[in-house]
Amino acid sequence: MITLTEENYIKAIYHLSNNGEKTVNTNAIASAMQTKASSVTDMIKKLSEKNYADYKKYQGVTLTDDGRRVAVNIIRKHRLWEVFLVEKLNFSWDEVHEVAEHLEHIKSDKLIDELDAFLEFPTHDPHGDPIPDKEGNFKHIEKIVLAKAEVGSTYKCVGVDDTSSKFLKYLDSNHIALGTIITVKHKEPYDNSIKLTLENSEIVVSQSVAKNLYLKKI
Amino acid sequence: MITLTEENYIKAIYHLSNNGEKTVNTNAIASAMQTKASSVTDMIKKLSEKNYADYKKYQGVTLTDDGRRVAVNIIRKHRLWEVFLVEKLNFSWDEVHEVAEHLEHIKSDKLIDELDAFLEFPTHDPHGDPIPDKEGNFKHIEKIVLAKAEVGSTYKCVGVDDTSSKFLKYLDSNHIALGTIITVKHKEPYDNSIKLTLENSEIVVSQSVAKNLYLKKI
DNA sequence: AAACATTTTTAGGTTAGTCTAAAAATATTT
DNA sequence: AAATATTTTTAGACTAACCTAAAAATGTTT
Repeated sequence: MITLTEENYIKAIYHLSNNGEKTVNTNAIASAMQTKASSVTDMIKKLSEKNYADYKKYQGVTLTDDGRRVAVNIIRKHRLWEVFLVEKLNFSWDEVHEVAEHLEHIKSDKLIDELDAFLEFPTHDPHGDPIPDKEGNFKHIEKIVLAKAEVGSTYKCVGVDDTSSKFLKYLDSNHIALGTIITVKHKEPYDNSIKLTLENSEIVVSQSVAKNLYLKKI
Repeated sequence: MITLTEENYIKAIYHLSNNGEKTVNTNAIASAMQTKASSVTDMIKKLSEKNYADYKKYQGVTLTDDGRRVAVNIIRKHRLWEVFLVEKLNFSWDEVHEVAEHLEHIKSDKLIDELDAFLEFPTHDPHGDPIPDKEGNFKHIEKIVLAKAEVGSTYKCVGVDDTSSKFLKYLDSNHIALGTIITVKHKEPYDNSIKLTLENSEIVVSQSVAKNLYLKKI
């Protein structure tokens, strides 16, 4: 049996390791989990014993295949619930995260398979992040960050990096949502701000916005 | 803050006290919660300190208004999730309980209000039990138990007492569901079995079935 | 490479919820 | 009402997840 806390640590390690690629150090986990390094040491020892992680003292931690499987399954559940909340229960994309953090821990294969079907097998969540299928495979789409888009080209908005409520509300107020079509008009070298046109408006966004918005060429 | 375990104890006490009417003794809670009497004593002390329960040593426990409010809210969530599982996710009425036991603890007013609206404000769960509204009011329907129904009268099936998988599957296999119309044909004094006609069949049910099926005269 | 800074681990303690075993209170029988 | 049975509580321990403070290992300067 895996506890709720173990699941949350595994998820944190997965994200911090760039989906299981790099080793993660103790302090990084501590700050992600809002806890102390000593607590993290205790937990990674436990995860290691249970074979969810590989760990050598002072050398950081990586997930095992088992650990990665657990992480991907939680992410699948999290993102499916987010779709449900937005599409069926009128949540906005900045409201879903907290509730999905709890729903993701409900353990029932039937529940999640039926939810997946009910939502018609969505491939991406409300922030544009891919939803792994039952086998853990992600549907990857090639996307570029607005900061690196070409002047003169037209793109579709397909995702965000920063999912904070502040940023998402900023996008809402500027009528940018997933699927919005934008054309890059001008890059200002002075402050790296970018001028772009939307369906029927023209706006200028700062560099920090441009670094957090993902696009796909169309 | 209320913990998951506290919520489960409060719910158990609520049910055992006949919706908050009677005082409940320690052993009854212990067996409902599958734990030991000593653990129950610890917990009811805590619930008492937090003002969810009134407790005098050796005299059993009752819920306070606060405690009852908590219990009714959990029951509301439980039953709404049950409706969701059956109506939207193809669960059968004998499969919903376990998953709903977990979903009922998710804390989000918006979630549950929106779910309620999404389901079009159902008044009863898949077993015929009433769903309290936001203010905690139950929609009561007068129902009688099949064992006490009159020979010759026609009824609609509106609920079950026993919600065990075994009983519900028995009903399924005999084509009895909520809403099914039945007519009582004969009561056999020898073993208290009852002969009844359904839409297009005639069956005999035992006393134990007759004591667990609720009807409404039509 | 020695000195200093940082990171990580260990040691020992806390809390929530559980347990067993024994003691105390209440209930039932004779 | 005394004896016995049952129920409930107390006392003392356990585990998971956390903490602080100190020790140990690793990294970075100079």
